[in-house]
Amino acid sequence: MRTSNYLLATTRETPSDAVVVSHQLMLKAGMIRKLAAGMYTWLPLGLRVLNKVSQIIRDEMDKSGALEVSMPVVQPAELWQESGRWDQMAAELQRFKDRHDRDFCLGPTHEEVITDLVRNEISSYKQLPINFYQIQTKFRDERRPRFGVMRAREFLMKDAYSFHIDSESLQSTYDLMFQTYKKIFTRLGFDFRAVVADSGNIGGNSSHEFHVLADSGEDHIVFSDASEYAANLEMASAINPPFPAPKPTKQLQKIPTPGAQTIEQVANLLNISPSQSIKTLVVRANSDSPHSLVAFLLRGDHELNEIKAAKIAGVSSPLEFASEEEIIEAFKCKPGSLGPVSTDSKKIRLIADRDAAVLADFVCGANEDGIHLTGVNWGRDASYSEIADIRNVVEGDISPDGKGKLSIRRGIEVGHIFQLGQKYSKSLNARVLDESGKAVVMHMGCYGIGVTRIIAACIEQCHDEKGIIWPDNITPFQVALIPLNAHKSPEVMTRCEDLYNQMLTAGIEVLMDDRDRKTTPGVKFADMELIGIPHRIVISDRGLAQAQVEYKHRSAESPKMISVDEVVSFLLTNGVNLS
RNA sequence: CGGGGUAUAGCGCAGUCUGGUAGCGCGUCUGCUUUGGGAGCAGAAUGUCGGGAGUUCGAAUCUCUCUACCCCGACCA
Repeated sequence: MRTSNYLLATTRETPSDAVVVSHQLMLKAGMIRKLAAGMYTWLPLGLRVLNKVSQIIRDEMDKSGALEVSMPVVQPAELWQESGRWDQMAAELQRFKDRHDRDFCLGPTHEEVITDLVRNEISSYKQLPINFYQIQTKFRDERRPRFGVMRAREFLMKDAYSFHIDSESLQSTYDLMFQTYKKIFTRLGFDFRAVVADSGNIGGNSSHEFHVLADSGEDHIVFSDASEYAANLEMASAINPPFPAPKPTKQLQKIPTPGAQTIEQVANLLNISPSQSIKTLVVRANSDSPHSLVAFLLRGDHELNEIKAAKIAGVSSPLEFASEEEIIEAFKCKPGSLGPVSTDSKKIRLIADRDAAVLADFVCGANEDGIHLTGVNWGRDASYSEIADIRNVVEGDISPDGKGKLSIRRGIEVGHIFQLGQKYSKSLNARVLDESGKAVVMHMGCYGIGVTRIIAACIEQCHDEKGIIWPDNITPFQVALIPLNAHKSPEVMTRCEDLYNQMLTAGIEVLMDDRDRKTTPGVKFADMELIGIPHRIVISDRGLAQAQVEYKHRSAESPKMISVDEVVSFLLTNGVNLS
């Protein structure tokens, strides 16, 4: 490709609405342009990368035996009503009507459509297992799109759905997909981790997420420093501390704490560590629970894990915090002075975190405005009805497998695999005949990869102050070919055209900067560095005098000279991939 | 959904307080010069000042309203 025939839409200034580096560089390099919040046009340069990433994924999926299909973006409401998700899903599901006033939605995912297809096409256990995938546009009306294509509303996703006669077969395809994902992310050059995950509102049992490690990631992932344990923070269990609580040494005391509402304020006022206090967080119970409210008791320095909490039977799910009015009605005081002492246990269910349950001589609210209690002890002064693991783990906690300590890092979720079990096949009645001729409900797995997000994640991992540094596998072009002073030197131009043709013949993707004489060398270098082309060849009179050209890798400190005759063979032995 | 902010040329911004001819840098176009790190000189084009309504002799500027976009929060005891 010649720059004179291409759209090199680089900008010098950083667009003001981009805050993360991948978003900034994708805009500056001319890969994408925003159309509306969370919706982007892919320019030629960006699309080349997108297509390469897609091709790697397609290649590995094909190797795994999965079959590619393509399902509609627009989906009829009936299917979603049948699965129950038309009502379950919130505003993320973009709904609309056609001219006949029939309800439709834009597909945020395709479980319903694929299950509908399979229940019509597959009728015998002999056709199983089978795994279908597509690489296709999804639309989710995110509450807050941000970071460019990292969290967009319209995005490209690879989604796969497998169907099985039983859970053993599902497990085996799940394992195969796990390995396939590892291959894909390795080929993409990622520093990634597979972690145990929550299956969220997709539903189902076992689930793993694949995260690219990056400080700009929105997720927190937890590892052990001494074992294979890795989990999403949402899922990481806190280990059971030694039980029971130490013996009381202090007497219960009432202390006025006017104006002190938060744990931090109370701890400062009383000159104690927040870890010596208990905070009380009040949420709604679900409608069929005998209680109206549930109070969670946590050590002052710990955070409630909403995913764990919402999984407890009888608790609202997703978690709904109680309003101030509800709290005042139940506790007879405002939030800020709540505690587990003389609480109405008929109305309020008290659930203590494991670590809160082993505190002694602690501080908590007195259920009177502006008053806290010190020297509080379980049994003697206060009580809970049950103990559960409801907190987020923190850096330095013992790993749940007992091996090593946990550390927490940020990750970008680029893949997620689930064992759905029979959730959708049951609601959509997808059955096959088994060996005995009996109709049985199929088991399902689903496997997603955020294709557009992968590109942002890659840039987060591979860039410097000058721009992007593409890995050879997904770079839009392999080689940048830059002639210097070409308008004055017929020799440079001839050699350059010759090398350009040699590279094309060899199957190397080359971008030759043949922009006119007004474009100075600095501009050409800066553009090629910004868009991140990994290999650069510069042709000048200076080098040609020795029958040499200059080669520099994008991430190398300094260039080196190579013979004009050996350019193509040099490139092919130094990482350049053939298209 | 709650809070905050922004909207002026392709991009980045000033001008708004205190109403009076629409500005700057980069980019774009033309000509000449220049060519190993975002060139120099000379000239040129480009605006519904986000939309609507109002106040005023006069509105980018003041008032009301709508919209779009961005950021923060959604852990509060």
